[in-house]
Amino acid sequence: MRDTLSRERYDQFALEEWVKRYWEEHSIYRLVKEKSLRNPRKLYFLDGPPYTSAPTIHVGTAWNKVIKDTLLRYYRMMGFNVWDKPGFDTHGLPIEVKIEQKLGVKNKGEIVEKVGVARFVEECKRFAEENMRGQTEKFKELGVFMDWDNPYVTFRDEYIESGWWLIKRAWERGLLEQDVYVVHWCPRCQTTLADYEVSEYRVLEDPSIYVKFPVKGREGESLLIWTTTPWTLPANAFVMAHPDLTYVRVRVGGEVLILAKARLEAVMSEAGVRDYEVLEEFPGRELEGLEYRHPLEGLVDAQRILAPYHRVVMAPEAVTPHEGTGLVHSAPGHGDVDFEIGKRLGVPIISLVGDDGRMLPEAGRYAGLYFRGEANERIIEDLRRLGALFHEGRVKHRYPVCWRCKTPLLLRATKQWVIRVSKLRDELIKSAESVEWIPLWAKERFMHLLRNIRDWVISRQRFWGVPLPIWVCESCGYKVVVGSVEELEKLGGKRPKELHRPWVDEVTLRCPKCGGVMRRVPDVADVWFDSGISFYASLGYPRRRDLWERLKPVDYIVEGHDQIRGWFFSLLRSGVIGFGESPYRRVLVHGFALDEQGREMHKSLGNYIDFDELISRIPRDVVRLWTTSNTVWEDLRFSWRGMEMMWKDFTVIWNVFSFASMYMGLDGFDPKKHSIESLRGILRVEDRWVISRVNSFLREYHKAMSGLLIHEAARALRRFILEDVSHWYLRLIRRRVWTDEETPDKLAAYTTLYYVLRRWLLAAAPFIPFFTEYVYQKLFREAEEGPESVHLLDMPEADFSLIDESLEDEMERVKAVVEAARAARMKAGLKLRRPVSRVIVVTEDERTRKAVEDLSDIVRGEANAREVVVAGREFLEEVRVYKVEPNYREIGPEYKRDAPKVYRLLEERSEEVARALVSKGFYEAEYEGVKVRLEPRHVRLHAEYPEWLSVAEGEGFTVAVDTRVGREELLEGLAREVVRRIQFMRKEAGLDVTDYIEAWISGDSEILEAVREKLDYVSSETRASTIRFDKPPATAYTREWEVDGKRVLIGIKRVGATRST
RNA sequence: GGGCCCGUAGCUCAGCCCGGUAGAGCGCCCGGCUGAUAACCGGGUGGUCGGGGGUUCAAAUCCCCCCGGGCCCA
Repeated sequence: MRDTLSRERYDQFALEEWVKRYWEEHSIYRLVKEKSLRNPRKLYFLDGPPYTSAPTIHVGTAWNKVIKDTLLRYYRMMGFNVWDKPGFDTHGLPIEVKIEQKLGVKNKGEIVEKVGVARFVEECKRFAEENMRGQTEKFKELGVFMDWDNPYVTFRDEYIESGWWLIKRAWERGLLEQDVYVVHWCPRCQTTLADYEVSEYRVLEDPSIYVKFPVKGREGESLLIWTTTPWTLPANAFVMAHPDLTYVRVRVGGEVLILAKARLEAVMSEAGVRDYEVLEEFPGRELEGLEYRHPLEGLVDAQRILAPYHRVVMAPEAVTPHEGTGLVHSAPGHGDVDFEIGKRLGVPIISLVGDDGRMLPEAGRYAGLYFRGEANERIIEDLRRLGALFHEGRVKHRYPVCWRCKTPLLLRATKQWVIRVSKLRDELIKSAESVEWIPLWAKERFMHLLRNIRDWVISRQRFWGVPLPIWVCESCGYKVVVGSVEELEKLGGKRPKELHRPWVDEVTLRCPKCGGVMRRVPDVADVWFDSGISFYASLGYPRRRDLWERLKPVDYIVEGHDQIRGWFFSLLRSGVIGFGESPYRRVLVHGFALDEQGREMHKSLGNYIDFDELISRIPRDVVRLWTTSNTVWEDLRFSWRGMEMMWKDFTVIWNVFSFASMYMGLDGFDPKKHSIESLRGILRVEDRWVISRVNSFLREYHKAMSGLLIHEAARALRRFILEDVSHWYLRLIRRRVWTDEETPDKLAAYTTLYYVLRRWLLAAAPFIPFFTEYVYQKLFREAEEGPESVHLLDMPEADFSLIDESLEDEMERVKAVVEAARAARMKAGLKLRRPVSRVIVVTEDERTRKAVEDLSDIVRGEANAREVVVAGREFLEEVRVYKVEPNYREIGPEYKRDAPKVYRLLEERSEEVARALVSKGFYEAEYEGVKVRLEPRHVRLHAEYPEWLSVAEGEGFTVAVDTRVGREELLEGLAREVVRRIQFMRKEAGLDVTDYIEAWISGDSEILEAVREKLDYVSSETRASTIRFDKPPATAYTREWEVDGKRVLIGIKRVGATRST
């Protein structure tokens, strides 16, 4: 091997640029893809398509794709034929709105009249396409290896056609119907809004009125209802009550009111009524069926139809004891719960508000009035006049407004196309049961949604979406749902320029029933429809069936927890409608990317992290490893500092490879000639240990990855390379690789290191593809004549036969012992450079004893001790001395003026007292005429060790360091001091590690003696071919030093290198 | 208003499922090392485990309520 890394200044940014260019120039993605295609085992991954409303991506989207990419890379290296087609979600109202803004139009009418639908749709498409390109660039920046040349795009004709197929399936299964539905409506934009679009609320002031509905057949008795939407009163059909709440009949003045007991006090106080009398308490269920008369009956035409339904019904889901009167006025045409219940009861669903927010003619006296304001005022006025108003107030509350024009919305019954998924409830639940969720709680959340599933309103009165393939006969009303373009042509339609509006609207069919003209309904599909069909539509099904048949089901999907209600749900819904089963097998749910304060990241909040800024400040691999280290299902708190710290880790990881590069390069190590098998006999214990560790690391890594727990794998990667390799193994082998000779021992270290680093590098490749590629190219590829990219290699499996659990356990124990030994040295002020004669490990634990004995070389080396011995507890008992200190709070009050004598006693007989307290539990004596009896409470007892012993505690053991310095230790220490200084000078003089030197040394005699005595050691450490005990010549690089107060003059001079480079 | 998730050292988080002396990394302070050195090693500092109640011999961990943040719904 050649040293390709150690002379290079590590620059992760430059490295990534280099790799990016390398990938492009050598078409690495294509090679990776081709290799994957040859693999026998399929893996169908389905990309959740990001919405193309912007040309850049959110940090959360970046995290999402990094998780996906990491898993895809892993599975490719594991030998799967991986399906990695990315997708883009391109239809829908958010894009329409952007285009409206761009074109300066305000509503649907203007789109049709001023712009024209054709141009509008073209603009939407161009916009989506541009954003798609922009987002693709960002994903590529992150190193995401997906099939970017062949994404699936929801606006393409083939995709739309696949969508038609499902709508036809729903029709064939009797699930697709047109029905009256209550939807959110913007009266200014004159369109329905999807549930997910109802996201903006304003605090608005509204009337808060209490209205009396007279009970039929009970003179002077009324139900008391409360509402903040008087405009819905003309459409009132019934009143809802809670069967388990307690209600009361109350006398107020000359009349009787019925309301919930829990609300009585609040309502009366709001109305300013002090005198009232509770006549009776009874459960709400007794109200069931009670009929009433609507106060506006005579004024509203529609009430003629509704009057027969005026009675109290039980609706626990709609009634709360925290608000109102416990009796809720219900207008099924203007409320969703009202609607559901109304339908159940067979009540006609009547909405009295038109597209423009004005009351319809059927609202009689109120016809033409705007629902909020005008209508409200007139209705309140009439109620007051009719004596039906119990109290009138105002209320400020959150009210939904249109997210585009901020106009208050209303709920309104309209005719919509729905898919009756509620009929599929049991089938959905059953299909979802078999899906594996990570984490598990997401499944519970999902099942909860399924149990409460409601029908799906798919129609939208918009332009940019999948047109509903429903044609209706103008003459006889016969309906045809078209499943494909081919079918369209068979029915006499002409293939339109494209399947979007307005072109598809021009296609007319001949009615097979009456021969009349059939026209398409003008609606498009809810945008959730699009992504929900991606599992088969992205494969071209049903025009081509083989792909889906071969790949199904989707092996796993990965999205944020907002998609539990979103994409995960819409996929399942489409899967069950179309195929009767869940389209996916496993779901990995990740968290949300939040800002540094844990708040949502939003442009409007000013805490939005721009993707380009992120990538320019933090290298991609760092972003990747940092994000993937976050517990995947938990929210990710963005942190510049966190990433900078992760970045520092990269420096250390680089240093590890740089270290390997330097020494293996120096010695021209050839990994092809050696293997850990061939060197089995000469591996040292630390080699066997790190080989075991890399394999147990891999076992952990694979377990995590196969369970999609990528954060566990990411953390294990970091821990292993930093803690086991960098902090420990490299320390242990340093001396072994410094030597010049081609020793088998050095070879064993290189072979081991190569084996370990290579395994780690491959495991890290899915996470940090740039770094690993670079290191592979520079350090590994040539040496092992490997393929064009690290990403073309196979992922190593854990080799269980090389895992030695007990050795790993012993090493852990030894690490702790070494740590304690160092702490003990520190306490004694002993530099690590100074050798000590003896380290005594005191333990009763058999495994610790065995560990220290088995690995005594390591303990000796790391603690810098000439000898390491294990001893039992008795060792400490022998040398330990107990001392006591007076506890003044106890002795003072007890002995009062004699107390000072006791203190003196304790000082003089400290050990004697301590021994007595330890053995007998008390001490008795007469001292200076005072009878003293001491118990443990009187003193603080502590152990002391002789000065020559420094002690530190570990878990289950104690380490004692013999700090007495003998002649041998002294000389060795001095020799080391000299070595250190010569090394320092070598560096100052700019010498290469391989250079040999001549050295001169003169000065203090003790130092000279030490060097003389340890001549071999000093000369080999410093690569000095000769050492002269003389003043250095003028040509030498010379410096004067002080070592422990002794002066020496050292000179060095380069004589040449021998080790190959 | 409902469902689910999160709240542990100055920071980022592990530990919680399955109760038994509160942990890691980073930071900060002190010391060491100097042939990976924009590294490395040792010591120290630092916690009402969001708050309150309950179960238990024992609660960060199990149960209930509340507070703060997040997602989804109403």
